Amino acid sequence: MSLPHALLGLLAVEPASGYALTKAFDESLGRYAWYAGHTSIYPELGRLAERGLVEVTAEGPRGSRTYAVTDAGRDELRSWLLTRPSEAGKVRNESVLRMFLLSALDPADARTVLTGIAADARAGADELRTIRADHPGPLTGRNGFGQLAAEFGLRQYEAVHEWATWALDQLGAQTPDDRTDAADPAHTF
Amino acid sequence: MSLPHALLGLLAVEPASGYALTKAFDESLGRYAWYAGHTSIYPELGRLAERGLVEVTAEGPRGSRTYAVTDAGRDELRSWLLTRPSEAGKVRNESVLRMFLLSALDPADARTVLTGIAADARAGADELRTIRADHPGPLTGRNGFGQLAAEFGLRQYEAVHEWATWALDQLGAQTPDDRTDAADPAHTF
DNA sequence: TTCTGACATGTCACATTTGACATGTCAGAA
DNA sequence: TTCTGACATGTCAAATGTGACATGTCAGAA
Repeated sequence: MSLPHALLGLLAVEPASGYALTKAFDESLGRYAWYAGHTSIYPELGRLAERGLVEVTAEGPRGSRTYAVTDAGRDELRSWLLTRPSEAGKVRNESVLRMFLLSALDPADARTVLTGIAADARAGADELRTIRADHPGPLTGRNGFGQLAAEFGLRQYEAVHEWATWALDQLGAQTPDDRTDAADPAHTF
Repeated sequence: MSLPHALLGLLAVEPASGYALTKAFDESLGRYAWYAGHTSIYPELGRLAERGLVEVTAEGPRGSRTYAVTDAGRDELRSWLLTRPSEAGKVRNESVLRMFLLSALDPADARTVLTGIAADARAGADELRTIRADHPGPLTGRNGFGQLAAEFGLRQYEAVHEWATWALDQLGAQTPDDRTDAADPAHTF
């Protein structure tokens, strides 16, 4: 279970409320790495506080509580990150599952789905390129997650696009949607 | 919950026993898309059989039962795959989580971990290139998952390697060994 | 002033997953 | 023959996660 370490990691960068953490999961972290809803986050913060890994450092308006990681929490996070796990962690990713299950469809259906995947990947990559251009910043600290996520996500989308293109090629198909804007430099992979 | 569809997808390609499905999850599917252990798979096969989406078509030695997808199951799978979900599915990937949490470490530690990630990614890519060279095959049918997984995984590893290289570059040219300024890790940000 | 939407935290029943435990078969090697 | 390891399936308690429901604050717009 990685949720406590995800929370520790976010709080190690900057103290935050449960609400702010929930937004971080929705935006950067949860999109590529580890999703969690507020109904898991709030109870887990309580458990981390009981274990002395985080503490409430401030209370604000609307009952908000700001949590910060303690020294013990920082030690726990650091040792978790520096210990390389022997086995690869379990993966759950519905999008990727859908991609793999294509081999169970007949080629016509597979082509339809692959075309959609390629288009989505291109759109996702374009979006992240825009975000990257608008938000430069340092790799560590409060911008770190966003930067790492954007750069990782961009390469991820590009890889998916290349993969989908390869798969379509294997199926002996053209990708009509995908070729219409091929001349636009902003859309060139 | 995607497990039933994952099973349907595997069985749509080729009838298999619970044991064989478990191995498929351990090998191709579970490495990149969706992990499940035998303790989820066997009960889920029972539920799918109750719903008439799969059926037992043969019984073999050691009590093994071969399941095959029914017409109803094939319909269910096809409509699931052809319906594009409005929201991106929830992602759980401990490896990626570890990458993102790097921004909570001081640069020296981050560099150590990133170097390991880059090395792992390179090794993974090399391994898959070897596998690909040794096992050519068609995209659909019983080899489909393996082919899709290998090609996807290869691009994934390459993307991770590029990303880790980019991140190391962002952290500066300094190597961990070169580092002489002993800043307190807890107060780096 | 009233309303809307973001802020902010929580509980609880239900579903799902995990890890430990359990059982037994069969082929091939020592 | 005995032993080992892969084959093959299962249960069950405990841990976790999900979605629905619940409550209330505060700022700014209409």
